[in-house]
Amino acid sequence: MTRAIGVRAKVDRAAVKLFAAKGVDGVSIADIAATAGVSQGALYRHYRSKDELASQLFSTAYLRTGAELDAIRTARIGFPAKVIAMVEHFCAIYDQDAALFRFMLIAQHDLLPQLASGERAPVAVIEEAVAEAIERGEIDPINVAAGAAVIMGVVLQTSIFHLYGRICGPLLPYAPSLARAAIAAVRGLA
Amino acid sequence: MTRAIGVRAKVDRAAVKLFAAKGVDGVSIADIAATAGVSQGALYRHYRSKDELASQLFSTAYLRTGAELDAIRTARIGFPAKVIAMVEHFCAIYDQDAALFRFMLIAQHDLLPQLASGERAPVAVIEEAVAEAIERGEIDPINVAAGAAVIMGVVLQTSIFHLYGRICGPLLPYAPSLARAAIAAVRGLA
DNA sequence: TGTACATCAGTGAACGCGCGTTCACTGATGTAC
DNA sequence: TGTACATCAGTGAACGCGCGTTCACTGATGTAC
Repeated sequence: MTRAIGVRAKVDRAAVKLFAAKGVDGVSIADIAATAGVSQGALYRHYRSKDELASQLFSTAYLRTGAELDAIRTARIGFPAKVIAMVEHFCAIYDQDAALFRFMLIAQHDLLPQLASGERAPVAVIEEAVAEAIERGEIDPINVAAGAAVIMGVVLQTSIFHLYGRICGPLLPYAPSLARAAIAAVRGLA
Repeated sequence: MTRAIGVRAKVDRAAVKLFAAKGVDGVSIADIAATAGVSQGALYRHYRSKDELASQLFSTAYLRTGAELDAIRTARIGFPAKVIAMVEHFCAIYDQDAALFRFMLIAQHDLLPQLASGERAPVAVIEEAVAEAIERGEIDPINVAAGAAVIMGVVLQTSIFHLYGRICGPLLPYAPSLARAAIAAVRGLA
């Protein structure tokens, strides 16, 4: 069993790396197996299909991120503090594994729709934070979805620019600046 | 020749529609030909390959958008006026052809890299507008790329939310609010 | 006007390659007695 | 401890389907004389 875990981890790592670089459809099972250093057949001991591999990798990372953001949302007090901590966390996980982020980014339009729309989604968490801030009078009443969109937009587009080399170095140092921009954007919406 | 133009237009329209719905790799030449109401072979009278079809559709739309934004940049005076007009224009083209937008959005990570990085790219235009605003003292000095990122992020993420049904109705009415949010975000970066 | 010919967009059947998936097999590990 | 057996992760060759692309052909249109 110990060996099996090793293989699965190797497959997962190879798949994320390749999916991030070439897109899910641009990568073959043969590619993944070769990169992971296992046979093609071995892959089917862990996943029923290539589709299942991709969507499982995606949903695991996506929902974990949502849960982490939700923990921040409940732990921090006040809208600005929540946003600052969330942005920081986001930059930190980006710096830690840019390939995983890129995979989530380019695969989202294929894989998000087939995900059961639960409460753990990052989008839902951020919308909730905005709704709370409105309730408590921390920000003027706005469309909750629009508020979440501008916050996510500020952070995600910056990450995309980083992936394309338009912005360099680790992202974490940008976090305070991005958080200010995100909060200002939400307030500017009203 | 008149007939040929008709076929090409039908192929282009079918391809954009299908690519937007299922992604470039999720659509076969047979799908496109059937939707356009022509034979598969006819497609190769207009494009050398499926790849060329996709990248030509993409770069045409992408560079046209860049040129339109550049026209706005030179025509308007003052940073806020430029941003307002650009955001408005963006919302207008989105409302006009959401499928084309969605295609550009999901295909960008595949097709942007192979595009010769010219001055007509929307990103370059917005960066130039930010750089000008800094020169003229309209906004505090910031990283130009970061400034462009937050502006684009505010608008693009809102569009994405609209594609997923989180935001409804035409986007144009949101333009003034989005423009305020984008300007506030850029100022908040400093 | 009529005839012969050239051109070329469009057709649709066929090809062949690459891919995801399957499956008979191997060999290491665990268990029963 | 030793033997017989079961289990199962991993192998690698093979399969067959779907896809992008090709190509001989059709028929409409334009041109020369």
